[in-house]
Amino acid sequence: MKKDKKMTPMEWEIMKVFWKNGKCSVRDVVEELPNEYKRAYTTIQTYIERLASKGFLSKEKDGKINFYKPILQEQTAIHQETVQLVKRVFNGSFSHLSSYLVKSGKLSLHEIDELNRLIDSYRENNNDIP
Amino acid sequence: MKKDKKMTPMEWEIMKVFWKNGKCSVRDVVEELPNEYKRAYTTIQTYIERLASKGFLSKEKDGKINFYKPILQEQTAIHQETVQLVKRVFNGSFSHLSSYLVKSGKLSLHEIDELNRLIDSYRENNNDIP
DNA sequence: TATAATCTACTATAGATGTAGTAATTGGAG
DNA sequence: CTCCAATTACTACATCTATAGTAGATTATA
Repeated sequence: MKKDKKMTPMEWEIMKVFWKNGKCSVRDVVEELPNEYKRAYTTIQTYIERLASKGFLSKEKDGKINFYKPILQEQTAIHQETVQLVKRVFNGSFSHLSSYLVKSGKLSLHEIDELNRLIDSYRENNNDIP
Repeated sequence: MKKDKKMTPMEWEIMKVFWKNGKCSVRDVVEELPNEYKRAYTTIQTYIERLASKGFLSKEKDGKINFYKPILQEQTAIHQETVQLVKRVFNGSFSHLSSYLVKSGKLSLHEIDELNRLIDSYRENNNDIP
């Protein structure tokens, strides 16, 4: 139904502010953005307007000020991005991605332990998955 | 040093042909592309030229025909894409991504088992990772 | 050798993205 | 009520992306 428009890194950064803080004005976002993403006020305004017209943010006026709220959920966005990566890069296979991760040397022993524990508890509670 | 230019989904699809087949002409690529990615001959030509000018492909003429070869390695590309996703979406943490994967319900029990085995063998051979 | 098919080089154009300036408006300070 | 600082709405523009057409060169063929 809805075509799933892509977000650029800058748009992601802006959405993160909304996911963290909920309803925000342009000014709020300008102030919350980390240093690498500082831009002119009107630049941020443009990004936010575009996000709103993509349907990712809602817009409502309170006095003279526009406030925006996230419509797109963080979890949904994360999921979509991951699915896209997996499709594009790992031939649609999530398990390719996971084994890549393990082999990549990007996880510490500690993290691998955690992953193991996670897998175990996941298996215990979900003997019904595919 | 080199700025790491992003590839679009279509560009990925074309690079895949090169990674699979090595040296190819435009015609070769046109014929190898899966159905969802069929485009006009000259469209593919344009994409390939762009990939070459981004430095991802090399170009050499053989008779009247241009042949291109992959310069960018598949493993490098996969790695870069994954790193970018992790940065953007998982706050730079690979272990966030892995636990997301396990929790996402996208892996079958069988795949989880495989992952577990992978982790085990990985741990045995690498008691020296961070 | 004239012709058809193929290929390259070049051009085109609409839409998205990155970035920001300017003009107009308005709520709040005095 | 007037003026200002902040804010919005609108405009701008260069670059990148998606897509493809056309003109001219070249090769194979009849």
